[in-house]
Amino acid sequence: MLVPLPFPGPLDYLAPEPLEPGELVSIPLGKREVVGCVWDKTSTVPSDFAAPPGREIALERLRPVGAKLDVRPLPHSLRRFVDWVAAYTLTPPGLVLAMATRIHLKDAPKPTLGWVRTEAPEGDLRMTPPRRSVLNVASEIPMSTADLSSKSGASSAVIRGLAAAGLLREALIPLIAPFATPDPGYGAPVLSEEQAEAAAHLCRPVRESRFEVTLLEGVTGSGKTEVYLEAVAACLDEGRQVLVLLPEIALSAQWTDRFIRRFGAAPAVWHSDLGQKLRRETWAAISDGSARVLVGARSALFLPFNDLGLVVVDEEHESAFKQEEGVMYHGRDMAVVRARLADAPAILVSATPSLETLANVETGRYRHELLTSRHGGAAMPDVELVDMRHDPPERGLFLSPVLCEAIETTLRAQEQAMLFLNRRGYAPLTLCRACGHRMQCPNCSAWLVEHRARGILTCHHCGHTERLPNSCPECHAENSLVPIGPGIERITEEAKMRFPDAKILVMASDTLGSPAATAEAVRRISDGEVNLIIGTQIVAKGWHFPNLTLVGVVDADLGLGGGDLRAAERTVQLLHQVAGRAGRAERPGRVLLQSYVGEHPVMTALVSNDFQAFMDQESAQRRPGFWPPYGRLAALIISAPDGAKADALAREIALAAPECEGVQVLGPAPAPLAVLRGRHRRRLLLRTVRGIAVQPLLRKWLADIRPAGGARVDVDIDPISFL
DNA sequence: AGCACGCCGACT
DNA sequence: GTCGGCGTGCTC
Repeated sequence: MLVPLPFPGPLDYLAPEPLEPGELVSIPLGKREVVGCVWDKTSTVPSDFAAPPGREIALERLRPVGAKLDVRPLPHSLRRFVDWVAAYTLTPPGLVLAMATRIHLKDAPKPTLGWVRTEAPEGDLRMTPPRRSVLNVASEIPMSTADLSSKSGASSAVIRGLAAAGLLREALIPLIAPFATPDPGYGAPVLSEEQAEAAAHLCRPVRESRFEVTLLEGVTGSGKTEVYLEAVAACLDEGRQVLVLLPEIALSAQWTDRFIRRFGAAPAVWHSDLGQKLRRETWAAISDGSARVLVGARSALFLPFNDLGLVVVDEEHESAFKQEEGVMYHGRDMAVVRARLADAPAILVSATPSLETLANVETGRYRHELLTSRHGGAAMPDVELVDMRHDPPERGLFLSPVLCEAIETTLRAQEQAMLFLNRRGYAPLTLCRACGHRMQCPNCSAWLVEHRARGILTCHHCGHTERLPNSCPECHAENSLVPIGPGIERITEEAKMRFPDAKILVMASDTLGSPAATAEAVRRISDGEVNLIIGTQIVAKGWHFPNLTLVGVVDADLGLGGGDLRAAERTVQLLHQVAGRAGRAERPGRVLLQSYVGEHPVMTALVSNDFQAFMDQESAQRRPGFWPPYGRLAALIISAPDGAKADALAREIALAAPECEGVQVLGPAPAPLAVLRGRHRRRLLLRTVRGIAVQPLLRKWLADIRPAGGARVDVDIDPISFL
């Protein structure tokens, strides 16, 4: 019996009656009741994960299971997936199971009885006005007595009478608002020859229920979505379910619109801030198969699909697919595993695929479909560099004369312009001019970011917030604190000054709280209510803004610092994605990159629109040192309430480090955010050549390590963020 | 994750 | 003398 708690493996219970694997039951644990899932007898949990032999509980001490929950058993493919993720990420399987059962299964409402209209003829029954009224209201959808009587104005006696006459029949009122069935024949698009060919290749493994991974690569605007929706259509046609993963929930509204246009019905949606009721309904509808297509965030991988026939990962290169807390898994990679365990094909979609995926294409593990032309004949935008060394903005400002002029021209032509800066707030650093003191977070090794609109300084890592002081907390000089560097608030201020007539819209994750607010902002842009958009990361997503012809990247160098393995790759992907917002309709797009390092390969790749060369170079840099994807990485994050404890534990772990061919341990070193939320962090990196299983190595390494005094070790397999 | 057990500081 | 802090350990 697996319980959603961090035990090393399943627990044993007495079952008064036989239970099937996957069944969910209420079970006693200590003083409380928890949900348990009947786990397979031949558990796929690796043997070094299960309890050692001889520690089994004596039969007479076993406690009996409680009542079965009124839900379907977790399907076999999900159970195997839970085991797989647990073993891969070195997480106790119960915590992985928790992601599949976290919905409040226990207090699920009981279905109640209602009335439906039967096929029976009215016969010689006296059709009084109240009776007629009830029959008019009743339908094949069950309604409760109270509902029926209030809608018809007749009393419950009338309903009882009609039931006795056989004209109404009792039926369970479904708890689930039924999910509409998408129609694969509705709104089928006309595909170009290139698109049609790619679609045909994507449909084949769907028809054959065969696991196969395909990278669907295509320039922004090449109609990738239309193409993979054909595979979705094929899967619907086969009567199986589809899972589509998006990196961010903000995208789900636009995706849903697109889906409705193609299939005439909405998909089920899954993300972390779904209301509890809808959450439960969606879970049940996936479980019983009535929801056929679900679009969601990575946590949707743990839904109990009973007949999964296709998995799609859109924007597969996005680092947002990586879960960085709790169970640390990469949504894209686990999606491939989920598909394999369900014998379903997977499609990874991107305009700028990750080096990981490209490497898999190169070795032949993944197939490759390439769309080379922009849909409807739109041209790729023209990307130009603004060399900030030769063409700097005025002192204290951040928009160069070239960029300002381009914005002027664009606005005058009644077109839309966008300024992109991947940094929230007013300024990333606040400094005392008198003594040089920097405003720092008390809990993290990070600067406090000024948010001028709210008059505060805040830490983007832990949420610590304080009022912006009038005097320096260090030297008490009055009005000496100055903002250093730009955030989008500051760019907005500058834009308002430069372009007083522009209708400005700011898009940032903290100003757009909900997907609905995001959808509204997108609508205002599409409808031309604004003409200058200023935004962070969020504007880079796959939006379609037909009248947007100019994109200005305020600081193209921003992502390059920090010593992150993937800094350059990520910057190229992000900036290419942003650039792709320009010129998606008939008017050509123009992109200006403000940079101080114009000769950097990232800038060269963006200007020449040659990503193959960039990726080749990136690959050549990583291959010799066995950096991913040509080797494997695991990070050990050691954290403790104080630095000394963290150092001591890090040293202890380093001393026990495995020594063998093809394995290298780097560190310990202070983790890049050496203090985070008041915890002092050190990091060790394990790097191995391909073909070495890092999990057994790590389990053995850490088996005898007993962190004490509030210290802990977190393992991050395939780390992607180096923060 | 809860929840109890347990071993050291400030209260009636 | 006790109340209670949360560090450590157990739950089939």
